Amino acid sequence: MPTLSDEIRVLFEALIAAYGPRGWWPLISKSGKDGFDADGYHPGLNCQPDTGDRFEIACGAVLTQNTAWRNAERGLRRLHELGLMRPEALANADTVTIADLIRPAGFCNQKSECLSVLARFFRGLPPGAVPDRDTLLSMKGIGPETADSILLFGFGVPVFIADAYARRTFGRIGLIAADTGYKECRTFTMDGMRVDAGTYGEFHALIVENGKRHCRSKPVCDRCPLIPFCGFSRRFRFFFANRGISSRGRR
DNA sequence: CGCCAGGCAACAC
DNA sequence: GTGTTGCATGGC
Repeated sequence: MPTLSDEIRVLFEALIAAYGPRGWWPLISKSGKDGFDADGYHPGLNCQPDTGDRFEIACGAVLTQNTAWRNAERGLRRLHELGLMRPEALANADTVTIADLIRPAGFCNQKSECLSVLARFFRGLPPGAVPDRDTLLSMKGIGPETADSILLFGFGVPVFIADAYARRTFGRIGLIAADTGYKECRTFTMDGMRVDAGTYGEFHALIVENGKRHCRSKPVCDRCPLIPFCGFSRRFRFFFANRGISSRGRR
């Protein structure tokens, strides 16, 4: 008897077939070096946390909150150019200076405070330690998605990032209700997957890729690789029915 | 011009 | 607990 995981696995396979490995998390400080492309992506490399990269990943996770990655990246590059992409350095910078540097990423006053707190946190983090999720959530400016992004891509903790693209995509397909919140979507997906960090990272990256190309706020369904499964779940169920697989077991 | 982008927190009820 | 609003900037 197939379960939810079969449905999610089909989506994952359709996405990986369409786009291939994405190579997240992008590291602009490594762009152009060691197999990283100009934008900092490294196809085939997912969720392989390196101590020196964790802080940049955390900063990027904050800067991209409700912001296009293009603009978050500008902030990251400016921090990197001034040698501030290290906890010890950024912890000593004042928030006004940081705010000015990350201005292109938007919400610069709130995000500069958050980056400053993050810098001090990472500076004091013992080598090999993995942050507690609740500790991350207790920091102003770090919510569930940012915490999960840091844990997954920075520390290899296997969690699913139920971001706006994931909720929108799953909602349109019909896997979850349209108004499902972060926590419920996260639980729903992890209950059905139970995979390692690399796979969760790849899935998230693929969902974002498809979200940017097709499952936008205003959907661009033409040539979307998920069309066979989409349409308020009807075609999705039909697909499984044709394969002799029941779609029961969801929820 | 208006809407959107890989959220979050503070506040109202 | 849920619903609403401000937060800033750049691309289209």
